[in-house]
Amino acid sequence: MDKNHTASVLIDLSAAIVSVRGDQPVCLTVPDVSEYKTPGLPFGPFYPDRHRTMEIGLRQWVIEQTALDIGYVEQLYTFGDRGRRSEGADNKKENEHIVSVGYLALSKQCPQPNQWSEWYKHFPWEDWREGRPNILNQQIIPYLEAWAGSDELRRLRLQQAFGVPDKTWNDEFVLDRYELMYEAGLVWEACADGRQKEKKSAQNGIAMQLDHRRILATAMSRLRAKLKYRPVVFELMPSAFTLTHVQKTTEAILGAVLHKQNFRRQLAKNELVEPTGKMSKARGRPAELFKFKHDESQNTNLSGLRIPLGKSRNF
Amino acid sequence: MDKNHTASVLIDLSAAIVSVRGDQPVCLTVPDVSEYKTPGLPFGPFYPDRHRTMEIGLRQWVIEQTALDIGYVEQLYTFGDRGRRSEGADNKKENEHIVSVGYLALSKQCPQPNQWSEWYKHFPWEDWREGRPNILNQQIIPYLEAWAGSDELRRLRLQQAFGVPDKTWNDEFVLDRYELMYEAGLVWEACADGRQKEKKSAQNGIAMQLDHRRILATAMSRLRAKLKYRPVVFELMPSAFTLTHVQKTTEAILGAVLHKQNFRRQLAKNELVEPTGKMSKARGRPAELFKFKHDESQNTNLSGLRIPLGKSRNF
DNA sequence: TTAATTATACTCAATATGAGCATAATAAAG
DNA sequence: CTTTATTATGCTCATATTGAGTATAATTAA
Repeated sequence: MDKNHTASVLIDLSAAIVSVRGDQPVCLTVPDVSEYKTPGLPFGPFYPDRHRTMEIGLRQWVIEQTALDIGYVEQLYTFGDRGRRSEGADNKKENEHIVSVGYLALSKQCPQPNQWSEWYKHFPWEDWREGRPNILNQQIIPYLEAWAGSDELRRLRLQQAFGVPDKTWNDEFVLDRYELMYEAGLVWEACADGRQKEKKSAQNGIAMQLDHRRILATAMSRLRAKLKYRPVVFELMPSAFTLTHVQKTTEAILGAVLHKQNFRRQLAKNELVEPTGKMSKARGRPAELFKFKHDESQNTNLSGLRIPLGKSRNF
Repeated sequence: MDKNHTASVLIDLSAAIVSVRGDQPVCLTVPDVSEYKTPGLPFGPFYPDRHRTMEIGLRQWVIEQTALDIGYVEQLYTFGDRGRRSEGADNKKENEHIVSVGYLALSKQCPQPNQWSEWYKHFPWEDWREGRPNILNQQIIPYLEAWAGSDELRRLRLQQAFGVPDKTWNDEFVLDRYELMYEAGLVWEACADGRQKEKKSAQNGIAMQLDHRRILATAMSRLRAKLKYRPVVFELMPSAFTLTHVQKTTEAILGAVLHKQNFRRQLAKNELVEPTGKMSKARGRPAELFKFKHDESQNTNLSGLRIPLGKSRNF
């Protein structure tokens, strides 16, 4: 083992607390204090002698600070290069290294609207519900093509992540796409970290503090993936809901529209919901209200819900 | 934010370095030094001022200490309650809290056989290739049933994890099963942590140091799951191999036998391998030697390989 | 009464999956 | 040299799942 090296670090527990408001996925943010107006994810320190596990520590400060009822919590990733600000400005003591453990949490409600920030304002290229986002062809892809040049590896990564020119778009590769844009200097955070001085990154979504947009991208990737094999949507639903409501919530997270009848068929086959007997009241024909056939245990090891993504959707 | 609490911790990077020897998955272990003869996973400290990311730090000490060529590396989970030894004996200073970040690494070779420990010696209930392991009905299930008693939640978790009595066994729930056995005091580590004094846990697989068996269980869960949607098997294969070899390796990890023809059909459909032109020489009819159609990039975002698990396998 | 809107039932072709049989190519045994 | 054991590989076939519709029902707003 080595000596003469500081191995002592501080641990931040950062949380992407996600909810869905209307047809927009949102996440809780804390207002900015620095000169830039970048919002950040809420986070708190981990006190190992106070909380037995990190998840307990996380739940603690979330309850204290936000008074939110978060049911589902999942550890995402632990970043050792928080903010990647090796060269950048610092507001902490020189030798205090910070490791950030990112968490994904799901909340059914999102009160205080101004504290919640819409996903797709930070990632406008990820919302395909109205078709392929213009920002891709108009901004991102051309820059990335230029950045890749004739570098084979870069071109391949570009194709994998963004599906250009022939491959198809994969909604789960949110993190891959963000990382690629970071490396290419297409997001503001890369400028802040001193990697890129130009401002061609200004338009590509609202930036966040430190590595928070990376954590949010990780959360989006994980949630989109998980949705397809575990019934986590219901962590975002009220106690009674229509099937269309479930679908809209799913579509919001996936950033894609789904085939209505097939979506319902999946719900029915997996026996994830049961009728409440009541009906909703809205414009057209009233819809039946359902509730989640919950598994009594926290253990969400249920069969999950296969998303009928379809072959020729608007990708 | 709070004060009067130590927030400074040391970070250990622990690695489950997995390979397959013959038909047995193995993982690299370090010999025991303490009074018990429990092996442990290799680990090294993380020096944040020396390594920009934790993965770089991990690769560093793995190369230094083991001289192994590990291609694939994936972060598993970060444990704040390492060893869960709040009450237990300690070989570190009192106030030095340790957080362990678990990694999964895959290696094509496994030299020095005595340093590699077979998975299923630590988890004998996870290998279903010869049918349902006897240890389940003879030891584990009866104890767990007794432990659950009439507690509804416990019974449900038992059913989820172990599929008793009517649900089916899910090979990915390795961690869930281990955690349940830990809670029930059925593994030695629970005794060591002071949760359970009896020794009814002696038979249930070889124990490991601290939380290492938990990390290994996490690694198994993740690898078994990943195998089904990403072509990671090939990280464990030599440059040329027969299709049967791929299948045997897959079966070793999954702890289940697969339908040969359907397995090949998947490989063919996903275009994961291409022929080398050469043939293998063994007992029966010679098999064609294939190589992995690698994607040039490290980015293993390929379609992956759907495992034909079958409906009525020997579960 | 009509149009717009939303919900839900049902169909159907294409594809994927689980399970198996049939045949081919080799080494070892007799 | 023939047989047998052994492994590889080609092919079939019923069933299940999926993608993509059409048809119809029950409401509100005009």
